[in-house]
Amino acid sequence: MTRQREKDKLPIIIEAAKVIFACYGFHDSHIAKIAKQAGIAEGTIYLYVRSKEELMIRLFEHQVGSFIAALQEQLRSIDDARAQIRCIIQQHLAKLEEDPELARVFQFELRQPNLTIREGIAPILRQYFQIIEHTIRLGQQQGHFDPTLSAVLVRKLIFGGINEVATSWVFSQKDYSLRSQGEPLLRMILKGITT
Amino acid sequence: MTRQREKDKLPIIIEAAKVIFACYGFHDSHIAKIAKQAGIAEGTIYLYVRSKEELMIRLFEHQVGSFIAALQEQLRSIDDARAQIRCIIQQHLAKLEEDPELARVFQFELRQPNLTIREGIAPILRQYFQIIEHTIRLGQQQGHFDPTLSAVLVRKLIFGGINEVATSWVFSQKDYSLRSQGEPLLRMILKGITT
Amino acid sequence: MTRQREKDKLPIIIEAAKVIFACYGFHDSHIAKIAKQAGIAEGTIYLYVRSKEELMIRLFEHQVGSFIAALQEQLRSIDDARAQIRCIIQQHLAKLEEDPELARVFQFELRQPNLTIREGIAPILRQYFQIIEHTIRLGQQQGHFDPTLSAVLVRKLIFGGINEVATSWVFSQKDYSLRSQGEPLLRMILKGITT
Amino acid sequence: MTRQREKDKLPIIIEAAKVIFACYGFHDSHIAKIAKQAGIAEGTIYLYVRSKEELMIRLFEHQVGSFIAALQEQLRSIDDARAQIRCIIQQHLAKLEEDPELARVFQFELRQPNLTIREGIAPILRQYFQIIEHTIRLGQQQGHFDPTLSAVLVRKLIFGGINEVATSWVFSQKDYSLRSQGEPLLRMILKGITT
DNA sequence: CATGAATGAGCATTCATTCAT
DNA sequence: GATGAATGAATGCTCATTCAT
Repeated sequence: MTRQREKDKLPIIIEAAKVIFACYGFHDSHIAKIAKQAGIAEGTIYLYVRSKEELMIRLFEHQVGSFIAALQEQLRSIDDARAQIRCIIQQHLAKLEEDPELARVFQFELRQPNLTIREGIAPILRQYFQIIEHTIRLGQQQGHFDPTLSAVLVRKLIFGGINEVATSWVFSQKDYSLRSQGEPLLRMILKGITT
Repeated sequence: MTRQREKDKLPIIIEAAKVIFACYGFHDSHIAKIAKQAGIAEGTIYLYVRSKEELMIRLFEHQVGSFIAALQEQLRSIDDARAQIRCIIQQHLAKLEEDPELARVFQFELRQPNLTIREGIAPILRQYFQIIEHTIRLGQQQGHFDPTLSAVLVRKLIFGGINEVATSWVFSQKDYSLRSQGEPLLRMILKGITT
Repeated sequence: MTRQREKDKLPIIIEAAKVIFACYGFHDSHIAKIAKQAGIAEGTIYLYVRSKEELMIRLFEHQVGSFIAALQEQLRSIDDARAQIRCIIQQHLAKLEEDPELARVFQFELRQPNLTIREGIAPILRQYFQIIEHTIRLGQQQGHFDPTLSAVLVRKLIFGGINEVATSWVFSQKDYSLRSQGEPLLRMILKGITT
Repeated sequence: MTRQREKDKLPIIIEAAKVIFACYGFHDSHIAKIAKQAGIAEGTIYLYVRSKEELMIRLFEHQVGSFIAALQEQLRSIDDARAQIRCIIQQHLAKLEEDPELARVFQFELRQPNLTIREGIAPILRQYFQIIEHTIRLGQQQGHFDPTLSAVLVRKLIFGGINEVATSWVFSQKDYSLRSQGEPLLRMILKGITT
């Protein structure tokens, strides 16, 4: 019984939550279903998480957190801001296409009326936004992007565009590649913000 | 308590639903609250609407429907597709800024996990999408927009961009004008899709 | 506008109630359905009847009342108590077979847990019971029936028997004649109570 | 408030349901009342039973089921069909007199307009009917009962008679013994069906 | 007399969370 | 730590009845 074992059910729970949230949405995802999916008792979930809301937040933290870490790792080896933008769009779409359940949860619950969830998710999302905005400012410094543009607004266009493309795909028959939308999307955006 | 005989309380109910949905989100908007807001009895709502879900759908139909009608009217007098895009973005943002409660509902519930609502809303949204796509194709015919671009993808960028800008504003302190974001957003988009 | 017209919707209402009660049972027979069946407004029913319960009672009074009146008329011309018993059983079964909707209501609601209905129905039923018991006592005086038998108990056997036969028929496919059960039933009963 | 861990509260729930159903009838027996009577929470009932209807059916199964089992045990040691009929009538009346609450429920709900309940109860009732009919056919084989009589019809007379006697008692002041009605009832019936 | 829109108390059922084991 | 039976507050919807017209 190593100490690490104590907490090793959390990933299982989060994974189960992802599957169930993706399938039913937050409100129709009952703790009983998630517990069953995880192969554990309902009460056990509450040893790792304070509430259903926190479970959703933890899921975001876990998934988006690791995505951001990997993304930053990749961006570090890219100098050109234009290439960085390409990387961001590609990785974002690839991640969702790879994990359609995550995609469903992300597109469904990104804009939660539920304040607790919204506020729990916000910091993670903000982190991602800052990465994008940072890249944009870098591009402006490099002289690639129009320096008069607001980095925040550009980020909104980029994130909004990716998001809409992803949402359409999630609700579609998925008979086309999500990734393949990245390049034409990128072209429009780059052209739109180039000096 | 006063028994009114107006015979059409639907607009009152929809207006009340908008206020309550905006404030609490769909799931925490109880029929009792909506009825109270409308100044009528709970049962009365069910004389006009089959269910809470239908109420949400009716709200969309009503609000987005009239927006679309007015928008189409305006577009008819505009020849240049670029000016049409400007009009769409401006009207969209203006509408939401004018009616912040509608804005909240729209940004909250646009992507519903609830299948009934999602499917009820879909046709109205699709109508709006087609207007945008139609304008894009017009611009391509007019030689203003890159004819190799997919009109659907361009629409996703435009709608996604508007949407993200609006969402940020809804969740913000609203200490800035939403409308004012239209012009710089438009500039990027037009530049991005120009031949 | 003759004075009699004032009350002429009651039979229509009662007839409609019979149809609906037969189809759905008392609790699932909504006033709205009955009103629709009667071709009148819901509120109109309350001009003739104080409550849904009273409607049920009125239905019993009306139907069983006229049945009893006709029965008594016939019994008056029959001297032999055995023939009277035959007449009662035959008429009872014939009435239900003639009017299957009445049969359903009668067999469903005869034993109501609802106190108001039960007490409203009781006097009518008691009247019928007394006719049967009177016939039995007559038969005992005529020397046909065992004088040591309790007339009340014999009535219970007769009414219970008829009732069970009728109930089975109501719940069956009705691919056999209810009336035809009268004669063999009668034979058993008469044999059972003969001196 | 005390959290019990008996793991099988079904008998407690059924017993409580019997009391409440007897007192108020099915429709006016609210789950809250039954839960209170059982000393448990409302939700707990639904851990054992799917719906209020099922609760009624389970009550029948439980009570009539055990009655039938005991009855069959007794009948096995009786050879003469006439004595078997006596046994059936006596046991039936004794059971209801012993447990007046069961008697009320039985007499109230035996003929349910509610289809779900009616169909749920039917198989159990049918089982009882077959026992009676089987005894009648035995008596016909033994030469005691008129072989030209339909066993089904005889059963209807017997069950109908018992039922009416029981119903009267249930609705009466109960100032007389129900059991005591068995012997005179039996005498009439036996006489009525004897060869 | 007739109407039918409006009322609002009423209720079965659900489900996140707890806690004795 | 793990369990899952028990809890009970919470809520959408129904429908008998009323009453302004």
